Amino acid sequence: MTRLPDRYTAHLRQFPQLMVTGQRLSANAFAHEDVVQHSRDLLGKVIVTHIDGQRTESLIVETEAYRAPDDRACHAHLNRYTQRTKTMFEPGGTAYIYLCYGIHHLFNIITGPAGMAHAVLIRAVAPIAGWEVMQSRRARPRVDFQLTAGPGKLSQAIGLTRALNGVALDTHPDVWIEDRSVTFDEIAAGPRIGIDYAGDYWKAVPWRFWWAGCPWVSVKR
DNA sequence: ATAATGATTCGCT
DNA sequence: GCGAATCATTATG
Repeated sequence: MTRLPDRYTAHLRQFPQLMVTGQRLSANAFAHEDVVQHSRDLLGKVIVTHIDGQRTESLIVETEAYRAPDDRACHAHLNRYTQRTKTMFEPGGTAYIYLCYGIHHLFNIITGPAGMAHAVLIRAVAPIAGWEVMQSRRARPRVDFQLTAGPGKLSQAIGLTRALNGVALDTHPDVWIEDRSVTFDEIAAGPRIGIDYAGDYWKAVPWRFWWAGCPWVSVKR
């Protein structure tokens, strides 16, 4: 097992506890009513996957909140219930994974009580373990900060596809979220990305959150 | 049954 | 900065 070059792990050095197994989040950890707060709270949590016999661990560094039923950018706007969005009405802790542009799998965590279709989109992670697997799945020529900086990129890197849409993150054997007691000094906020269709108001709401200064986030500034 | 489109990414100019 | 890739989902007839 080779190590990532130092410049790609420098930001994690302040969190030695990341190298120790943490506490898996249980169902009640996803039950808060406020999805915007939840979106901030998920920063610093760790995604663990066991896909095709390969383990990955990655630190959540960027998220976006999508709130039902009023948010026009949310797939479940006005509680729209379809074959795709029905996953969003499952209890908090459910994985909502859908195909975007026919190419990219986007990973969301459903939050709140069953019937409340709130989602937190995971937009960027920093690799902790298994970066060789991520590199291989991404088929990128060289390691750089683009490896997992983007919702489609990270899902591909850690092996998440629609095959896992609807699974419960608190009980599933192959994918879960851990708390390793990481909190960030400074969290930045700004408008969400790629939702021009949602109208001026919802386009401007600052519901995208990221670890300020982190080199692994998807969009600059 | 048909048509439009997207919570993106990549490569090229 | 621009446009193509690529297909499940959704609305509409």
